[in-house]
Amino acid sequence: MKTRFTALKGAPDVLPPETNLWGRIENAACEVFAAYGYDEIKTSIIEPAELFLRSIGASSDIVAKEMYSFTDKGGRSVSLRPEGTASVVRAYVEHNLSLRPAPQKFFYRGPMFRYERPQKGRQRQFYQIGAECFGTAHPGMDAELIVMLMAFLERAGLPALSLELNSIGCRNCRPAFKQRLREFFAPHLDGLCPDCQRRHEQNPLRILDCKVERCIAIRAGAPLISESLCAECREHFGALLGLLDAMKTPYTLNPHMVRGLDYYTRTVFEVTSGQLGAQNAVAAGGRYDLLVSEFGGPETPALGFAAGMERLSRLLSAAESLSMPRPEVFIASLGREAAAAALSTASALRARDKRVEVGWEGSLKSQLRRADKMGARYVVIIGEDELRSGSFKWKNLGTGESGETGAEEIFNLLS
RNA sequence: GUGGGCGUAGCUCAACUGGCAGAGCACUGGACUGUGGCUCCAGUGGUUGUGGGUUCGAUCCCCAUCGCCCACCCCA
Repeated sequence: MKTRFTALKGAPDVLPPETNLWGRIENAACEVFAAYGYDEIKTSIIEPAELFLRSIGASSDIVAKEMYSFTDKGGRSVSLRPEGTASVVRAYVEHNLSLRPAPQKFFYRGPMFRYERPQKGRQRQFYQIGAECFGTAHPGMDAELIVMLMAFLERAGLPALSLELNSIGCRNCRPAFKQRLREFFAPHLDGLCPDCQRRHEQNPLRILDCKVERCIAIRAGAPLISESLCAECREHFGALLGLLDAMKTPYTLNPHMVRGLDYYTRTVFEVTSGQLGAQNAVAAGGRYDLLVSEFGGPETPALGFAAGMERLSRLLSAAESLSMPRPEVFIASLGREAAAAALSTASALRARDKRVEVGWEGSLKSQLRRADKMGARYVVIIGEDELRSGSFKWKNLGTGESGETGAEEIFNLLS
């Protein structure tokens, strides 16, 4: 009995030509990141479950209900990574990278896993490309990271996305703000949605983020974090805004943005597009000054972001229609004798990075038809006549122009 | 996890009130012995997502299940 397998729910294959688009996006990222001094770090996609629990936060939705966790054969509780930052921080601490000159800057790319119900722009296995920077608390680094992100998006072909910013304070000022929020919402508890009633205890900041209408109405008069920041946080955020202004990087302040991961401090930001449906975030990140020490490293301020490959790809493929790369030359070979000549001719062209296809079988007509369907620029015909004379017939499929060429001069076609 | 929509050929979709599963595109070949596109012809392709039920008979009605899509939630 034949069994037909299909990919797991929420783990779709990515096929050409879309994979070529992904390659372009990644190349844009690598180029831009390199100019900013970021080098690639590759970490395992499987980690101790505890790592994510301690960084993202046990009460976060990601950890509470979306992790792919299991016990391995050694009895260890492990998880597929739901995001990239925790692993990079782990590696930074594990390899004592704080002993290298600061700042240390890394980027990463690869699959992440969250057990969610798939929808437009949201999969269970999804790919992120992200960057992390360790070792400076200066707002200049916040600005640099954001400017780098925008430069990457622009080089990838995605200008004009909107950038939203906020500061959510630090361990000095946030607890007091949380308390003020609790006090503000306490009299309105009954009016809040069930989720927000739960958030009121666990993380009242998230009420600010809620999209339920009556919660939005209730929070209208809620205290703003921007008015509760300590002097240091206020100064940090102000300096960042000044730098972005100086760079003419447009942004919108969003005092209600809080982010879903517990480890953020001070700066948080999000890049969104209106064309993505409900899942509109293209990239997001922020500062996490406490996480390195939380993981047993020295107190090390740090920050980073991650961008979603599927969402970037979706935006780009909406803007341009994708097509398969076209061969420059299609070599039609006729008969057994021609195969060797076809292969060596193709190899010579390929050695010069020309994309070449060999039509190994079928009538000349069917090979020409295939060449045409692939969009080949030239067809070169190698059959008995050509083998005898040592001169290959060629044809330009766009113009219809044709001629003959010796095997050695074939490169002249492609100038 | 919750709600709604949808599952028929590789793709887009037909099939009357329950009565022989079809078309276009794509693919392969031919018309045209070794010259593509256009045209014409032919061929390949299906356990109608799966399993049950009702019925003389189910793509159609019922139940279950799986999958996809969209939204909630959450987030990249």
